[in-house]
Amino acid sequence: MEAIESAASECKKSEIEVANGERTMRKQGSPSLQGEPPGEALSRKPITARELARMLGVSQSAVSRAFTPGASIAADLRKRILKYAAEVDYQPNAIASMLSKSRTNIIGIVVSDMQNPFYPGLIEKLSRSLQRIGLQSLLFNITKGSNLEEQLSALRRYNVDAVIVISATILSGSTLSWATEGRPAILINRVIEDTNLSCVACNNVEGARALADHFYQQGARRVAYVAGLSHTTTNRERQNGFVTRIAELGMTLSAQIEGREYSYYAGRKAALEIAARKSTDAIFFANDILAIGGIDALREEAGCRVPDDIFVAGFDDIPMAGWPHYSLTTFRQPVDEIVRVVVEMIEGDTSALLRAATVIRLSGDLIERRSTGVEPKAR
Amino acid sequence: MEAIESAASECKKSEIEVANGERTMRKQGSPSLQGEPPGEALSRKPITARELARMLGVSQSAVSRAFTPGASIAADLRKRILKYAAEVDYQPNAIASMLSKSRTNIIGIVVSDMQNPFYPGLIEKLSRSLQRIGLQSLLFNITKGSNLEEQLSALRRYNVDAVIVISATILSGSTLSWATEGRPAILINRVIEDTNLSCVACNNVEGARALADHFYQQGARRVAYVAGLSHTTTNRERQNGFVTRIAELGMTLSAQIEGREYSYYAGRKAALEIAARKSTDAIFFANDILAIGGIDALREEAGCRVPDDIFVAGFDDIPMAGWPHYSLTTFRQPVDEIVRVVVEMIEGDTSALLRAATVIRLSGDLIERRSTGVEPKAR
DNA sequence: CGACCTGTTGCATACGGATGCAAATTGAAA
DNA sequence: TTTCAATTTGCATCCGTATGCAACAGGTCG
Repeated sequence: MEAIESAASECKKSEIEVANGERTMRKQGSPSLQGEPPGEALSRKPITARELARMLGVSQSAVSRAFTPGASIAADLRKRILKYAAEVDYQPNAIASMLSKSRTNIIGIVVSDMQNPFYPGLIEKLSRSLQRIGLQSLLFNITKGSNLEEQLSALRRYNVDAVIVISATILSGSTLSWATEGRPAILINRVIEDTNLSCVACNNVEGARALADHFYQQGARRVAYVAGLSHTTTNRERQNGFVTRIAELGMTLSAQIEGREYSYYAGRKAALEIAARKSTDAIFFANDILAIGGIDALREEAGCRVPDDIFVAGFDDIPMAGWPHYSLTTFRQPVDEIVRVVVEMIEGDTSALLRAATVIRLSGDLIERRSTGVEPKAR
Repeated sequence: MEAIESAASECKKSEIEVANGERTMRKQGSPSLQGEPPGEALSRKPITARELARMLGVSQSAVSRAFTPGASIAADLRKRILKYAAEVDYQPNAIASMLSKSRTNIIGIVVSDMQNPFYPGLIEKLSRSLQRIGLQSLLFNITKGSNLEEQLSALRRYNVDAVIVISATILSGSTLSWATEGRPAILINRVIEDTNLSCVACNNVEGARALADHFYQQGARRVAYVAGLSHTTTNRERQNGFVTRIAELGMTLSAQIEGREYSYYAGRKAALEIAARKSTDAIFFANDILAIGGIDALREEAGCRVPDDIFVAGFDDIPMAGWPHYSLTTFRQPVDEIVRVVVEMIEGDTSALLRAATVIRLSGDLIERRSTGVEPKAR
């Protein structure tokens, strides 16, 4: 439990007040450091395995083995070492361990867009799952436009054990291959042909078809598609799946808006274009953020009622899609499943990932909500 | 430019189809690897400085120096080494470098909540700024509840150069001190007394007061406060600043809702409680997500018009606050400035951070929008 | 009682670069 | 031409842990 700080307490530290670029600085002296529990020297440098070993009169190897599960060491010796290690607060230096084992326990996570709420959620779950099995996440936030190879060069030098790419956009296959050279790599929600990269993705075609079916069942006949980033695989699959299915059902594709980005404002803009033509019963947006922008624009600018005048559906099922105000029908990506599969792939024989690039498709769920005229069961 | 994949292409890879837990697997053989440009052996292990040196007939030290800015080495030798290194695709092994320099160039970023859109934005900017100066971000996504020390033990073993804590909640000062032991640590938007931790925060009191003033100017006299997590410093400061200022202005505090979380639904709930009493002109929510939930609930459940019947303001200025549908008056946190200051602190003499825990307060800006009856200039 | 096997332990070295120090080279000053 | 300083370069060693190998201990079996 965290201590509740007194609400009335004034800030006692001297502060650096900054206002509009001007700043006045004052610093406070360092608070006294309390000594280590076992009266050890309060040097800032952590203790090493050798020192620990010498103190105990054993070899450094023994210490190493004590911390290595399955190593050849007597149970009582191990216990003695671990106990003493805990007392003097010794922990094996991960860096040194990486060097000798040539395994870092670090997974590189390449991201390019944290604005779409779908990604932070995914990253959060992913990094937590990885942590749970002792892997850390090194974040590579790449910026569109500037030199990608330069941005990813660190990815190579840091010897990450594997790379997970969450960026739906950017990054050509060749750049990625270069960056991950010799390392297992997994793309999430992105499929690249002709590389030795594995992919885990939602079955976008299935989802798009399910939404087309749903529109049909709800009575829509003239439907529109609003693209995200046109050339991304996710967009293409959703688009193809949707367009194909509505053709099968004999529905009319009343409009199809090309997209330059997955964003709220792009959704608004597309929705207004479609509404202006007054020939559409239902719009399928390539993802939820677009759809949410679309709903707002339809209701507030186009004067349409959703769902009374027009249906709207998205894709992903981000938290906002469930908000009562939007209550957006969407196709839920199986985030937990995606995370599970990715972690399994990494946990398993990683070298196998290199030998055979695997593509895994996961099924999602159609989530019916008010934006297509369905009264949802719960929030 | 990225190649545009043909929209009609079928997925040619064999796939692992997964539906509802059942899966069928087939793998494809690995694509042929093209050899390295300079005809080097296509072994997966990267070349080392020693090998490179031997090939060039120089010492390993020379190679190391060629890659070390400011090292004592002749310009032409350096050029020759770098040129050849580029040819054989040599890059210094970061792990080995860490071990000998005892500097990792890795910054630990501790987060606990990526749901609030404010944080992903901050993390994104932060990690990009760090990358720009050659620092990588190791993400520690801590989970409420479970053993924090265990979750943060990696933070110690990985010898990160510094720690940035973005979690507004969780984490007692003592746990943090333990985790960052001997390392510079910077808290963002959180002030902890009596530790050697530095803090960079928005001037919450100033912001809350500004919003109180704004309410007053707009004609509100009976105002309410909706707390986020009650015991967090951000909440306390905003609450105190606001309550104090409205007292100074002679306004009435018509309601004050305690909070258990910073979330959309908490905002809805609080708004409904306040609306039920029908005695409030304006509500200040501890952050934007709460406020946005509040607006939705007021409009859709309580039947109030915002801003006609009641004003609403938030804090942070997340992207959604600017959306036309919400057009939320809020106090913008100086994110860029925060990032700049944090990076400067880390870039500068980091050991100074340890000696003197510094607190920096940055000013934000009042953003007036329609939720308090102001017509904003632009989107 | 000796050969043998299993289970422990320590020794020595590897992992890949960084760096203090001394040797070597160059240039300049005397 | 000689001497001294400045600049380069290489050698050796260190960073802290992991691990192959040999040595050794204790116990079993014949």
